[in-house]
Amino acid sequence: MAIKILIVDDEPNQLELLSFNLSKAGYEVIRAEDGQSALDIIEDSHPDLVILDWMMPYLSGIELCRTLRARAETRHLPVILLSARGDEGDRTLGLDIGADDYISKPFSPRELVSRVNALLRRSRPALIDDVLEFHDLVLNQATMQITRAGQLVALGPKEWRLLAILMERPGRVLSRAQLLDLVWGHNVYVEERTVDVHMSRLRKAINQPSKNGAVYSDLIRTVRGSGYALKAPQDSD
Amino acid sequence: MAIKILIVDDEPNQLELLSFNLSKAGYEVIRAEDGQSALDIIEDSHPDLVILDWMMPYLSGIELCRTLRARAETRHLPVILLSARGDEGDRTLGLDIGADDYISKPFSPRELVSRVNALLRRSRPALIDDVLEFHDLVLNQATMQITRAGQLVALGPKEWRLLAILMERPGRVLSRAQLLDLVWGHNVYVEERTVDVHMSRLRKAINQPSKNGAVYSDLIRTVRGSGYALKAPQDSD
DNA sequence: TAAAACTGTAACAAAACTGTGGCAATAGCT
DNA sequence: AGCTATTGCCACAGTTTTGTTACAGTTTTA
Repeated sequence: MAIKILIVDDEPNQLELLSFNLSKAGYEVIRAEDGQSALDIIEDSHPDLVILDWMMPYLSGIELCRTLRARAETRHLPVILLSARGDEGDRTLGLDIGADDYISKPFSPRELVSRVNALLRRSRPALIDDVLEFHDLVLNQATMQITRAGQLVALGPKEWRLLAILMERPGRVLSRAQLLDLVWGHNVYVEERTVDVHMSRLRKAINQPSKNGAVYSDLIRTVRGSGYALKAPQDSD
Repeated sequence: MAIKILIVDDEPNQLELLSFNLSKAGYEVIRAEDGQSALDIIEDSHPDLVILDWMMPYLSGIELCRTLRARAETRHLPVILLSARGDEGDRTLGLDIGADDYISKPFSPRELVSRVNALLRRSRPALIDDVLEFHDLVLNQATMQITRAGQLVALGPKEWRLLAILMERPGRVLSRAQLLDLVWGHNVYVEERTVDVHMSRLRKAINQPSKNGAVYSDLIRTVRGSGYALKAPQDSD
């Protein structure tokens, strides 16, 4: 699945320029010409990153950014602000408002792509990196293999995704509803309890990788009343 | 616990300037004058973020950055590169190598601090976002964990919400009716006295976090005839 | 000073929540 | 088609959490 980037800019030329460069870098580009339609698009297309022009009619980049940060579902959506001037006041304002990065026009295509890559690597490592690591767990997306302490672990597709999603956000608690959304997809109806069942299967799989009698600690934390998470390093049992 | 930032620069003036500004912004600053000692320091001080000068004798910023990225323990350590020139080639090279951000000299103190904040926000959301603090209590909404003086505290869902709501309004007195509304929801009927019981459970949980025999002071204030609040900092018992 | 009003908390039963074996339906592969 | 792995759901058991009540200790009021 290609990485989706939403570009929001009211100026067609600019939109075209950005779009061209990002497509060339292998990203799937979605466009919006104003803040309001950007919100709609975000809601149903779930882009992985948003590039926002600072100045826009109706809903400015800043306001849109604020709006995104205020909503729980988009609070962690990576945002890059674009500005005409390299004005330093603007820049710090943008970052302080919650944008993750800031690029001033004119920008070089290479810088654009580099910044997008850097931001994605940090916020959604699974999208850029081939391997995710957590404790002695290594998930390799290129070879689709998972090892625990070097031992290969076999997982079904759903458990794989479940684990990948948890490893992308180590320690963060995800509700059953969020997991359903992330693992199963937005418009699929399955019981929330089904998440429990898969979590149980996942646990069984990664906690006794086989062969040597070694027993592994449970890396998954159940948060009663809320959901599941990976155990943060300092967690005991 | 303060956020630790390691600054690596071979030029004393520069080091001083950075150090001054970051300290003023409330960060704990550690310094290193060359790449090699930076590695040692990282190993035993575990800084939360590193600011690297591009040009340095022995082990350059780039090489150090590469080294950090190659090691599993430091792979995700946030790194900001500092460069004398605003050369765009440098910039993209830096980002592609795995630095998370790039600042060119001369920089303004505000920009420096904004970028540090932004990077911390996106790399360790727990440190900036989603965290409520009060005295030595830290409530992390992302991982749903609470610590008192660093010790993990276990709470049931109701106690969790109760504490979160109090911590959102430190010192403010909330009536039982208000608490019922905020914690239980608008149209639920439970006895007001039930709040007392949960408050008692909450107190028990956070006032003796266990393990070491340390006894903690009661952070909750009962306001006779009115309700409950967190103790304002200067409150005695 | 006694009565009334409040609050703290142990105890307990009910309710809510989670873990998991088992099963039938599906999907995937040969 | 035949066979196996995966999936989703249910049901039951084991835990944890929750809401009340009762009673004891304090503070305020009359």
